[in-house]
Parts: sequence; C-alpha cells; structure tokens
Amino acid sequence: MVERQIGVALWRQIADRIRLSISNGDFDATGMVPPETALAAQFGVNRHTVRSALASLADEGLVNAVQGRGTTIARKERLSFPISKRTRFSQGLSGQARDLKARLLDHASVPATREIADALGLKPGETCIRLDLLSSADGRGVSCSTSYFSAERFPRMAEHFARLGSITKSFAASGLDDYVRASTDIVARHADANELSLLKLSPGAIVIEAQAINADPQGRPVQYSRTRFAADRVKLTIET
Amino acid sequence: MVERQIGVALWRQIADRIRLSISNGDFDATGMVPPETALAAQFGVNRHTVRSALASLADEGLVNAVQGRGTTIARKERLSFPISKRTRFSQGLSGQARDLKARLLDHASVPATREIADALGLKPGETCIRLDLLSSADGRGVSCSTSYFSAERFPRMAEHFARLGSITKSFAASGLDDYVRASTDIVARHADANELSLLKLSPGAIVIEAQAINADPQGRPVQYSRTRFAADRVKLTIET
DNA sequence: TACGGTTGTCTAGATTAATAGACATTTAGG
DNA sequence: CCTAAATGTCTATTAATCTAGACAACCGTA
Repeated sequence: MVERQIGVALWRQIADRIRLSISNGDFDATGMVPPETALAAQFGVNRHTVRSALASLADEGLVNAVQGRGTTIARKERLSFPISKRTRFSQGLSGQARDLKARLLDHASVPATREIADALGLKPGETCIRLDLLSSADGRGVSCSTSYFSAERFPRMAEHFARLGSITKSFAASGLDDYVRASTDIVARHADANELSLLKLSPGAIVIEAQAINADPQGRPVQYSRTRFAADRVKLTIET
Repeated sequence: MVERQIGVALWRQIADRIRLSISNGDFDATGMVPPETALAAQFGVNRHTVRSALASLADEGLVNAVQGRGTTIARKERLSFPISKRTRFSQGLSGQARDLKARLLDHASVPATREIADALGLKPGETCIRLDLLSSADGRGVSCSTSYFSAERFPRMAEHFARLGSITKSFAASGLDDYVRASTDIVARHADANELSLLKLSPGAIVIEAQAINADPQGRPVQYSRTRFAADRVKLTIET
C-alpha cells in the first residue's frame, strides 16, 4: 500500500494517492474524500498521518475540510493540451478555461548552444532570442516555457510578444503567417526549484517537458521551445 | 537548493537532482560524480546525507562508487519511443537496444467498464480481453501496459500473444493485417506500488502513462491500452 | 614509499515524522 | 434536542532522518 523508509514521507505518499484518486473520479459519487478514519485504515497508518496528507491537499486548494461534515473535493479537472501538426498554445486550451494568460517573464539575446543551433539550423554561437513565458489558466500556473528564435530572422520577437501576448501573433507581426509542428519530444521528471516557484507546485511535483520544434511552411525551423507543464494539471493529447 | 519539511527526505531530493544532472550530461567532462564533500557543500547538507543519495543511485545501477577513486557514472541513456500514426512498440525501439522483450504477465476476460466501452465502441458490460504486458530492453524494465480488445472480434488474442510475443503479429493471426494509432493521451504521475515492483523502480519514481486507441483501416477501434513507461528510461517522440 | 584526495565505517546526538490515545467541536439527521 | 459521525487539538512516545566528528581503507601519483 504505502511504503516506509523510501525517502518519501507517508503523508506525502498518501496525499499523492488521494490526489490521483480524485483526478480518476473515484470519489465522484459523493464528491467527498472518505473520512480520515477510513483512509487511515485503508492505508494502514495513523489518523494523524492522513490528516497531514489532507492538510497538504487542502493547502493546494484541491480539497476543503469542514469540521463535522467531512472533506469535500474542490476541483479535479485536468486541462487537455492537444499536440498536432498545427499546435497552437492558446487555441488548444480555449474553451477549457475562462482566463488564459501567457506572461513574458524574461527575454534576452544569447549565443546559440550546440543544442539550440542543431534545433534551429543555426551555427553554434550565432545570436538567438530567448523568451521565457509563464502560462496560466484561471489563475493556476499551467506551464512555463523557454523558446529560442533566430535573432537574424526574428529580431523583434520579444517586443512583439510583449505587445501581443501570443507566439502565433508575434510570428505574424514578423511576417510569418503560418508554421507547423516539426517534432515534439516528451519527457517527465521532478520539477526543479524554479519550476516549483513559477507554477506554485508542491515540492516533489512532476513536470512534463515537451521539447518542440516549429517550422515554417518551407520546413525551415523557426522556433525551438522547451515547455514544462504541471503534470497534475494537464494531459497531452496527441493527434496523429 | 534542497527544501526541508516537504515530505521528501533530503537524500531523495539530492538523488533526484544528481540523476537529472547525469542525464543532462553535466558530468560528461569527467564521467564522474563530484566528490561527496563537494556535493555536501553544494546542497548544504551533511556528507552522510549525500552518501545516502549516492547509495540509492548506486542501487539503481546508475553510478558506481569506488573507494579511493570516486563515483563513476555507469549509464545515462534514455530510450526514444516514437509515437505516430503507425506506432508499433517493438519496431520503434529496435536498434536502440539489443535485447527487447515483451512478456505476458496476465490475461483475462472481463466486462467492459464505461471507459473501455467508450474507447472500443462497445456496450458497457460487453466482454473484452485484457492483456497485461511487461516490456524490457537489455534486461531493464521499460514499460508495463494493460490492453483491452473486443472478445467478440479477437477471442484468441491472449493465446496468440503468448505464442507470438507481439501485438502486431497477434492482430495478424486474428485476421487484422493493419492498424493505425487513432489517439494518444499522455499523463505523468508517480508510479504506484505495482509499477514500482514490475519496472524495478526506486520509490517515488515517475511513470509516463500513454492511453492509446488503435483502430483498423476502417477506423473502428480495435485496441485500448494504457502503457506506463519508466520516465527516467524513455522519452516519447511525437511524429506529427 | 609517502601523500593528497577519495570513499567506507563507526558512534553519538539533534531534529523530524509517525504512532497512540484522549477529548473538544461542529454538522446532519432522527 | 440528542446522538452519531466527522474534523480539530493536545500530549506523550517511538521510529526515522539528518548532523557532527573521527578515523580507516583505498587509489593514483609524485
């Protein structure tokens, strides 16, 4: 059930399991988490340990404990983010949340590393524009991303984005009306300290990192991005 | 750097960070992990805590400590698993590992839940075949999966797989020569106890779960599967 | 061979996590 | 208006994790 002496506190393991059950819809019949005593029996731990787990979930805003009534589930949705040849961030999520925002955290001109140069078809050391973005839906952080563009071809990407708030519109303002997703690599790992604070994740949380290359209609790469999604808030839907 | 009182032991946080650094290639110059004393200073913890972290990485087979010399990195590769319209498990990984195996763990005839019925276009309660598979590459567990097939259309799927060791060949033996990937949903979460033991993961490990539907050339769903990949051993490559 | 740098082992103590039990407080329902 | 069932709070104890320091064992090299 839960394991001991593995470097993960019991209350955290239990919190993770309950979070998963909630998102699986296991408690949809009642809309409530089972009583603390029942959970303690189920997981074979003391009630206080379960209370620590529930306190952490309440802290995330996922559940709401009321003395005398029980612990109700506050929310359980997972945004679905489609990935296809025509992946567009804001379009994909529209309809699933009311308030979608992409905020420019930082931008800079930097020399291309080997990795970036390979992805964008530049020479290593050539100048490129880096944009750091934070996207949120209804006030919850959904993803943070770092994108690179050729500084020669798209010199004013940062200004455009700051004004328009959209990659697609910024490309259009730079004279590129269309682009397609050339490749997407997907990896999952624990969030680092920066991601924890940006996405307001609880420590130990998981991020899905999508390393994507977008290309113009002629097939030339125009954007290399690494987007880190809060794994418990999204699912990626691949459209082949 | 590392955070305290978050329900994750310091040694585990440190192990996770070092694992990430290794797969990022941060230590490729020397092929060695920095000395324990340096790591202890870097993370602001006692050397013994770092030793616990390294012991756990050594237990995974990721590093190798030698008294007097230091701690060497044993492996760092990540298998690349392509996902496309024509996703085939064994084909996709061939060439990346010598010894690829898919083992049938269990099979059963079960009534379709709502979820399975929706995916396969059956009526809830209709009988379907469930196959539980474990795939490994060079002796390391890569993924475990649960697949569902219509029992009416593919009554002998389990026998075929047991003999042929391949879904594609089992479909062929059932008279279906071709199929395509209709949809893939991707989610990442912590591994459960069953996955930990099947894939021999260290507790707290991450799995990437791909929920996929394969369809015949006429577009009728033939397979619904949930495949859980060990996140630190694979990356998914989306081919749009 | 001697030495600096590294991992291995041991002991002791401090801090954090988990257990155990008792009882208070609140809510819903008969 | 009770009572049952649920969460909230408190104290005490045990178990696990982290810190601290000292020293042994081993490797590579001068």
